Amino acid sequence: MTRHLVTSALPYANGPIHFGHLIGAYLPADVYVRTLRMRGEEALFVCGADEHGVAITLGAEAAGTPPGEYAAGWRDAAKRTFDAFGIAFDQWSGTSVSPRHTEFVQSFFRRLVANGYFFERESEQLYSESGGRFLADRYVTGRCPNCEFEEARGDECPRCGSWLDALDLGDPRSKLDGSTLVKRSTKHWYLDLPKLREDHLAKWIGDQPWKANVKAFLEGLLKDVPARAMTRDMAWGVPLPEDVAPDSEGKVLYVWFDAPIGYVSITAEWCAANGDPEGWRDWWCSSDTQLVHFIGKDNIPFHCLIFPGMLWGQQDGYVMPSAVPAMEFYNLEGNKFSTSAGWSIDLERFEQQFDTETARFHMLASAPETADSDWTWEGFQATVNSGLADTIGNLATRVLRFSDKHFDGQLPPLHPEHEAELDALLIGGLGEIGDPAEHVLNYRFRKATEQLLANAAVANRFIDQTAPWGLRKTDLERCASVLRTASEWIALIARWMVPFMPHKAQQLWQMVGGRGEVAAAGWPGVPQAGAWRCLEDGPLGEIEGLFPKIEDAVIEAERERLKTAGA
RNA sequence: CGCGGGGUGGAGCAGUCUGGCAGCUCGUCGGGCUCAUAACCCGGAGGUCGUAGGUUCGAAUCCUACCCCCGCUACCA
Repeated sequence: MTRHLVTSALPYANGPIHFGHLIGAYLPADVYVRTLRMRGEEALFVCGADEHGVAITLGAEAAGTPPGEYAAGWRDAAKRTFDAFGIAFDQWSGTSVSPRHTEFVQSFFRRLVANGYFFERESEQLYSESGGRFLADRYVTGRCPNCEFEEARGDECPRCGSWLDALDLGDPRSKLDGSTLVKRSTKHWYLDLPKLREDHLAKWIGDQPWKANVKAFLEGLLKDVPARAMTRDMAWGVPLPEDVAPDSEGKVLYVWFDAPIGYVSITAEWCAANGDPEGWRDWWCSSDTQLVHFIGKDNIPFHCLIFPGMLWGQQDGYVMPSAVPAMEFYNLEGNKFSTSAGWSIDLERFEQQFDTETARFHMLASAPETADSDWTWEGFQATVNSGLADTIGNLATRVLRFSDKHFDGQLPPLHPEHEAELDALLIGGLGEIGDPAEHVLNYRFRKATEQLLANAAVANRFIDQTAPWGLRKTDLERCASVLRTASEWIALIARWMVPFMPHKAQQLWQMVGGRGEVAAAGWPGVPQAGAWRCLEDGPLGEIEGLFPKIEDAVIEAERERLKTAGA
């Protein structure tokens, strides 16, 4: 029996979460997991903050707090945002606090060493005596050896465009404090990617059913992939295990090595919390597992090349990812999200003023699936007003208020002689009805939202054609059958809505008189005539506008705010 | 010759891999309905698919050249 292990890219604990992150790796995963569960499949959804690395250390220093506390602050902030947007991880943690993380990371390292996929090498690197540490290329500046430009970066010269090695820079200086850097020799452990490529990765990537451009990109990368140093000289991180790496005092594993292993340690954390400390193996080392990593496109090399290499190199039965859905970038009104430049949306304010579930729906409807796309305030307004309020919200009120008024607040009864005819009209006679889940499972979230709305639009046509307001005066029984049928369809819509807008779905379910949790009603798929109704007779719930419209003035104010802040 | 993504009715996009009447949502115009969140339903207008050339019976789709826009530097997928 297939089990689904779903991960979202671990957000780096060095800043706030914005819409770009949400639609990039978290919302799609959440919708995917909720869809699987509605269909009765087993799924586990894990995530946590990525908390090691130089940037965290520097951020912590600037903030004057220990790195652990600094990371915890961002970890909690991220979790608040995820909670507000209904991203329901089964387990949320962080790489500096997950109980067995160090153990797992060291174990991965050990096995890779034992299997011959790591080698040691001494090399010179730039050392900051004032800071007491080696500096990564991005923190180094100096004179370009080609064009003499004084402000060349550690990896590239912005003036002449040539690619550089930081060690070739003249007068290398620290970007952090401007001090002069010296060359110092240090030993590092390199992950032997060329060997992994020969032994398995080249063939594996060739066999994947990924998009052509992704494969072309990876094959290009793989062609001359170098061995990569997976260790760093610093104190914050997972230390190398002394038993296989003697003399590694003061060295930790590179954050990019330790982060993806967080998926494993966080899985173990969940298993332990559920009374089965060794249960992680059933998830990670079983051929029944479908491992899916949701990520942003910038993460492709790590999730499609390096981490699979690490997994396979364990030679311990680990599964390989079966899919790596990668979103492109999501911008804000045409420009990158930028907190420092004020080009952003304050999420706390957003949560107070708007509905986070309609925001989920809009992000999914405009998701950067095939190309970069944008959050635009006008687009959000159109989705809410024209898509959700007019199509679904209004459908509910027009049907339910009618029943409420003329059938005493009860769900009107279906008269059996009308069933076949009404089903024939509703299902297939008024437009294509599709299963949104089919698109979700193919990672086509835009299509899924379109299909949901299209399924709802069918009911509006149904009401129009059957005109219950006329039947009320001429044929009350048929009028009841029509309203009951439309109500049943609304219940169906509520069930289809669950993965996208769980609370709104529950609200709609209760409005139409559904009992208990809508999620428990299961996934309806495509309804079949005569076998799709699910409501019991009884009273309707309280009828209210499910999706309040967003006024032009509100949208204008948001755009104005953005303009002012961004200026 | 740095790399990558993109240019399809007013707006936003799908379609390009695998050539075959140019499609969707919004907006707009006209009609219908009156149950409903001034909502719903039906119909219409609007595109030389960035430009030029080529292959082909046939090109948005394949080939060649060129033009334009956006990322690749920053707390930032």
